[in-house]
Amino acid sequence: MAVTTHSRTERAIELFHALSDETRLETIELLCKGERCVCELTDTLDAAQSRLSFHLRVLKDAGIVRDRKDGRWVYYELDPEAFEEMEVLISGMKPRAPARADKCCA
Amino acid sequence: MAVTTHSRTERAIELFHALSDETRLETIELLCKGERCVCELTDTLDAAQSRLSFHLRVLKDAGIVRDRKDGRWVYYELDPEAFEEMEVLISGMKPRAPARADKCCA
DNA sequence: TTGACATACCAATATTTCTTGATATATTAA
DNA sequence: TTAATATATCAAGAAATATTGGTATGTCAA
Repeated sequence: MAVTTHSRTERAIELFHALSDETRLETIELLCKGERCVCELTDTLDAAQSRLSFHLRVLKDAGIVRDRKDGRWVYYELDPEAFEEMEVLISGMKPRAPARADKCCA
Repeated sequence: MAVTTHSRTERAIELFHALSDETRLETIELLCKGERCVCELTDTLDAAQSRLSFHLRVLKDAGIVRDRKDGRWVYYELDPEAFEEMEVLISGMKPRAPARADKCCA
């Protein structure tokens, strides 16, 4: 487990970047319904194995999914914490107070 | 106003991609406090003008900011709707029900 | 054991995104 | 007018990401 130090911005970049790809979003959509093994994801998404493996790693590095090995299968599932993190990040970005107040350059 | 048709996934990609860059996140952070003109953003972020202009366009195309021209200045502000959209998207991605239920490949 | 399967990872290439340095346009001030 | 300022856009190159095909490793079944 690589413990990397992240600023809040770096963390946001990592999370949102992980969400900005079609294969990864589709993967998340499938995992919404519960744990799935790589083979089922590959089938359902009709993605080459190495390609899916690459995307799963991006999701895993971002902490959006976690995996669990069982015999020859590896199961992936969503990590709810990551979604809470994203919610917090987004609330923090929302415009506060009256839009268009506080002009600059005037 | 280019009316492009987007699937929900395409829209998510557009929004999250817009959020996955340092300059753009910093821009959003500044705009949180209210409307700013490009010149102030360029100064504060210490970014080349054309570079910031590029990023503002990504944000604008994604609907995260809107602009308003006033004399020789252009003011940008956050569009709260986009943040609501993101919140909805993220809630929709959250794992439902018991994780680890509903195994496959078993 | 051996063979087949599930998966990760790697190197090469393709693709996308970002940066930089022009240049173009509109607006205002002198 | 003319010059200066604010901003957008474009083309070229640089950097980051994604895809593909191959190989390596572990596990199970025959």
